Amino acid sequence: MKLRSATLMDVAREAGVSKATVARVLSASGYVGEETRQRVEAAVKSVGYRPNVMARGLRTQRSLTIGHLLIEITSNPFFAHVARAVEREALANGYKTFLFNHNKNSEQERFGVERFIERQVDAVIFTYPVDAASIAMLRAADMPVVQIERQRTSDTHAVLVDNVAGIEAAMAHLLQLGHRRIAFIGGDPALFPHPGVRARSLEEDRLHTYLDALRRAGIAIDPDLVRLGEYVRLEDGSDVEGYGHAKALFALKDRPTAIIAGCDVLAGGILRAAYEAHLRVPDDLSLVGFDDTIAGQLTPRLTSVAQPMADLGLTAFQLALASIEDPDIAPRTVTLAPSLVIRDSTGPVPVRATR
Amino acid sequence: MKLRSATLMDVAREAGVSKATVARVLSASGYVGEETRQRVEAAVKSVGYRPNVMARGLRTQRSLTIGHLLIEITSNPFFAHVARAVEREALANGYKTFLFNHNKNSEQERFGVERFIERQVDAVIFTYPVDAASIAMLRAADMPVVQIERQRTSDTHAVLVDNVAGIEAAMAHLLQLGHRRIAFIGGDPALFPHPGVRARSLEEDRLHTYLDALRRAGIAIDPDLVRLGEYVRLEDGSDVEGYGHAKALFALKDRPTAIIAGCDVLAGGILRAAYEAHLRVPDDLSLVGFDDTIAGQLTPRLTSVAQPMADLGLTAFQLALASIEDPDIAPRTVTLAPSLVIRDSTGPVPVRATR
DNA sequence: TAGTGCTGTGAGAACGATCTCACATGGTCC
DNA sequence: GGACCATGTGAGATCGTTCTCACAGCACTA
Repeated sequence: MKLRSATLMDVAREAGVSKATVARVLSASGYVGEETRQRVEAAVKSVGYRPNVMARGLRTQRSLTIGHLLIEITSNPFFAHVARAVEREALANGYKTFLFNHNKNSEQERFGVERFIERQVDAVIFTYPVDAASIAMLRAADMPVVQIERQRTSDTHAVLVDNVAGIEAAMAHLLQLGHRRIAFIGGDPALFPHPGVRARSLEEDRLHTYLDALRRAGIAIDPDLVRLGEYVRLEDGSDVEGYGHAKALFALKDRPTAIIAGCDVLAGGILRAAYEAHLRVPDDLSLVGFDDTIAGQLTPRLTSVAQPMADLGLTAFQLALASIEDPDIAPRTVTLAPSLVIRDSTGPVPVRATR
Repeated sequence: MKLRSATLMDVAREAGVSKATVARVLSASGYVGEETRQRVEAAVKSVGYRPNVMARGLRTQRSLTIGHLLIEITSNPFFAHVARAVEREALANGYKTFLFNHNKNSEQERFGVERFIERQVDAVIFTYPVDAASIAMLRAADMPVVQIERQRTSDTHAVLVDNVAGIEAAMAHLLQLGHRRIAFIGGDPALFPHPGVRARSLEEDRLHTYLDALRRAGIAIDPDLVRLGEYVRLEDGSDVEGYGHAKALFALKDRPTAIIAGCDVLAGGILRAAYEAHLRVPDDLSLVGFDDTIAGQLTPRLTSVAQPMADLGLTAFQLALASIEDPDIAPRTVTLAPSLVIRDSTGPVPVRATR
């Protein structure tokens, strides 16, 4: 026997007016006499009225909820931070977010999209999408879609990070410290779906920026120093991938003096490999992370390319909201700048470095 | 001009039957002729019908949503894992979860509870509550409440972890390795609200188990080795707290040979302090973490008391569901067992150890 | 005086489901 | 042959909002 909480009708009865008048007071629209307004406001307080969002949603066709589909919130603090930023901005605008983890699996993604449609979310944010079909499905239901860190398709918004600038800053930092044997551990573009788009992916941006920087510095490219992988690992964690790649790098007869890692979690695995190989960081090896999530918690604290996670989430929600309010708005791409945070894991190239 | 997606009525028209018949087919209840059933099923497919959860919820007074109120999902992977476990079990039962972060702030908690009530969630799970008033508010609205890791009040469920067993296992492990100067860094019971309950808190359980173990081993208790703090730090991260406590411990003239840390993140800070103090782990210092979240990602990989995070979430949801289905069910307390995972951060007491 | 506009209010129709009731059939039992 | 039950279907109320429309009073204008 669930107690029914107070409804609009209860307020109306209490105040001796009609539902319509109460609605007008609550939405602050239309004409309401001053004395009536006060009576209604008193009644709202006295019966403890709280609007029923489901009923409102049924009528207005707005759930005041947005869906956020991401890879897996437990796999990398990056996702948790972005999700939190979206949520924060959503709350500030009267919205709630529904999270869904797709684990890079297109069936799970599809399943999530269906849950979102059922629950009539007003827009969907992806960090990141797997399959163009799920975006198409949402667009067919006329839902605004915002992609974080993925190039947009013709009718979705996108919030990007300037990965070129990020890697350039990292490379400039290392080159300036005298490093020439710089390894790059990143994501394999082939393993990352960029649904429905032929533009350069973030993985390609990062890789090419690394290669260009070497070229400009007159350093020959050594394919042994370029390691590409999954990098958002679900079964065993990205650190395992970093560990494996680092082991291989340290086994080279001319091992790198510096490494740029695709994310901080991955860098954590590199630190473990360095420890086991008795390489001191930064004395024997410099290490730059990416994301700036756990960089400050590792030992030594990591120099890392900081992603503007808070802005990423905020902007994504703002774009979603703009499209909710005006569905015909033109698709937009917003690019945000990363910044290099220098800590204790990078230092001058060791003098005794080979070559 | 938002496209209306197909409704029950559309299906009924398409199949040439009434809404009631379609409803019967979909809910598989009541009598429906075989031929009619097939016509309806075909119509459902052909119009692409998807039930509208808001409309259903309005009628049934069930939102098929539960609220999960936690401290802050970005502050410790523990929260993300528990939230994920709740979500997984919820999904398996046709539910979705709404997350809310209260940041240990009772106003924010209250705000979250109000959002939950507005959206008519069917139950609320706390990891952890701050204020007894918000629980009372939910109970007044007849919502089932489940508390994770907090003693239950008279009309809520609780899922606990046997912290006594956890600390006992850690202590037994260290004592067996020959350690006698064992420090304890944990949460200060005074800083942790256990709303409306006078029973021993998890912080007290851990502390007293540590003290008892020492006593039983005939080791005098040294207050210098007991450090209590906030331990879920929001501004600067729990690792900072671990770092500070560890610095102080290392400055003692008779420093500990082993430390038990209240959580893995905190242990990360201890590792940094050890590194700076040129103490090798585990050669000079043994370290045991708690939670087993990032333990495997740190260097060296941490011995840690693993919390059954998946079970915690699963059980919490099951209790919530039981109360949703039968509101008059008796409140239950379920206690789950932790387990000690031994890795590379614990070793024999150093022979040159003082005293 | 009739028309026009502003202010203030209420009746009642949506929104899309669920669910109670009523009402057909046709067969079985006494 | 009437009572009873199992089967199959539809009409329409209901959940708690929002929102359109109608209308009443009053002041002002032409």
